[in-house]
Amino acid sequence: MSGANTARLERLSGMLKRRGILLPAFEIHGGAKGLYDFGPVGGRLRNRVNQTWLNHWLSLGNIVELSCPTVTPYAVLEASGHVGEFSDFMTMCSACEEASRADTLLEAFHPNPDSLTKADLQALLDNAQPPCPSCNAVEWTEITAQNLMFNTTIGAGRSGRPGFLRPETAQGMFTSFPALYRHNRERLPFGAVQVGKGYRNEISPRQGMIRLREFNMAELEYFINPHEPLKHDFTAWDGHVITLVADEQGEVNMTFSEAVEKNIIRHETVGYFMAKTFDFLTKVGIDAQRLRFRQHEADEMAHYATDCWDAEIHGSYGWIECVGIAHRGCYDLEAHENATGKTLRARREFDKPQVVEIDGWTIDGAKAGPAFRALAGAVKVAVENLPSETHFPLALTLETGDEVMIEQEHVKRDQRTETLSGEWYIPHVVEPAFGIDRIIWHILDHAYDEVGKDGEEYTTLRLSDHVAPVDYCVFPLFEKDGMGELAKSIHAKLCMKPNVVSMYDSSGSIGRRYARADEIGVPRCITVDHQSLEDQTVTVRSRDTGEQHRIHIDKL
RNA sequence: GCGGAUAUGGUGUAGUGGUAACAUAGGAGGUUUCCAACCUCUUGUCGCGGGUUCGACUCCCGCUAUCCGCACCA
Repeated sequence: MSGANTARLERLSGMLKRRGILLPAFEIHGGAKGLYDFGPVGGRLRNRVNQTWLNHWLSLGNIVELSCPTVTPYAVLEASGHVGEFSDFMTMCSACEEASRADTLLEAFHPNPDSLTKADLQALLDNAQPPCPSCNAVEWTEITAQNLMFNTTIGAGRSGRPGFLRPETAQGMFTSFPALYRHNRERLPFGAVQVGKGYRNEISPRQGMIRLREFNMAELEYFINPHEPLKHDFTAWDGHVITLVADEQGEVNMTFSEAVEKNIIRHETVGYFMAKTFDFLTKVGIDAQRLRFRQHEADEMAHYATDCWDAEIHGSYGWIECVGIAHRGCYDLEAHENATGKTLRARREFDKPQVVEIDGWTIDGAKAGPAFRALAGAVKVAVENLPSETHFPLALTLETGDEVMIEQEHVKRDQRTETLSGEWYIPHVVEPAFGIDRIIWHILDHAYDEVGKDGEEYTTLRLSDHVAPVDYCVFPLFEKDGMGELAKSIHAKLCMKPNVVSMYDSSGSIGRRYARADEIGVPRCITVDHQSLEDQTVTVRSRDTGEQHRIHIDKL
């Protein structure tokens, strides 16, 4: 980062604190790392970003909003793979007390040590004896698991169950799949969105809002039928040339249509959500010139994903990943199915019913039951797998390892025709996941405009109307002759309107008040002057142009 | 987690072993016919804990936080 950038970043951070937008949390108690307050102005900004995000997706028509708990039982996150994935196995050097990740130490000794269990890692460490990267000693302590999730206990005393604060909102939406499926009349595609808090106990949070321990996230899970790929129309975006950093081609500039045609974007629905993400980010004020999409390399991608792109935004900290758009396949639903035995599937009907001829053997329960007793179940499975030309008696080795003799009387022919009208499948999921704090940071970064005005630094926050925390400031030119009263009544009227925030300010010169309003990005200021008292008109000043026009109070 | 630097009103800074200053911001009043003007008055500060000392914002130790490297992480 250059010196000029650092200085700008410091002025920006100072302004955000001074104006009540972003502040270190719990500061009077000394603060807490990785935790931030959205202040009296920032709280409203965050809310507007969240609301804009929700509206953006709900407008698609087949998306519903969920709100799931942040406190999550151990089993849920074990099934999703977070207990394993979010654990780092650490070991400490007894000589210099430097902690290291065991899998990193063992990279030279195993093709993929990250995949090993704790016991295997320990065995490999004992065998390989890698030297400490800090001091070259070989004195490793026993491996311990360090989890990046916040632990908690659900319930008290002996009835308490282990749990975590969720590291993402997604799992609640996957575990709600049966309710979502029912709600959507059992027809795909449909989606669920959730805006909420996530928690990661980062070892070392850095860079202000970029890595937090408690963060705001917004995720969409879009459930699709893999047998019927969706067609999307990208012509609406043909006017925009997008910067794509592709896995194979490197940086290319083209429209979404072209990228999908050329199979650079490998999955059309992933491409569709990239385009919709582009719309959202530019709507809330991200500069399109400082936005790009970067494709995950094959080895960077989670093993279940078929295509994965990050939206990266350039700001004071360089290019930062702010949105991840991933095709997650059926991984999550399947994982929860496997862990619970519950069905998380959708039904699809075949175009033509499939007719299956069954010609084989099954057991005669009345004879085989008493004969094989506890083994009868395993015998049934084995017999039903036998070809129709099998002759009995027959000696069989069961899956249990037991050997049995099957007599003719134990079995009977099974000859029938089954008609299958459809099948149950596990839906695939395309997941756009938004880091709201990172996006808000870049909205502020991109909107923060400093100009020399009359030899002085003058700062304006050029926020989009969608997210500006305050819609109007109402000023009396002077607080006398009734101008103050009229301005207050206009302010009160504006505050009554739904979803409108107005501020009244009468202290300092008019120029100072405009400057204060500009600094928190108020798009329009309304000023009551002498003429207002005569003809009930006021001036409306636009933040970005400074231009004023006069309109009647009733038209506000 | 390791190493280095830092911590003074809301913000940006000065300064000292004897209880703190400047600028700016904020409040009240005055003035002013629209973009941080001016005048008067005014509010508010040494990150937390311990030690040394008659006395600590200042020196020492610990903690916490911030910034920069390294490591870690999406």
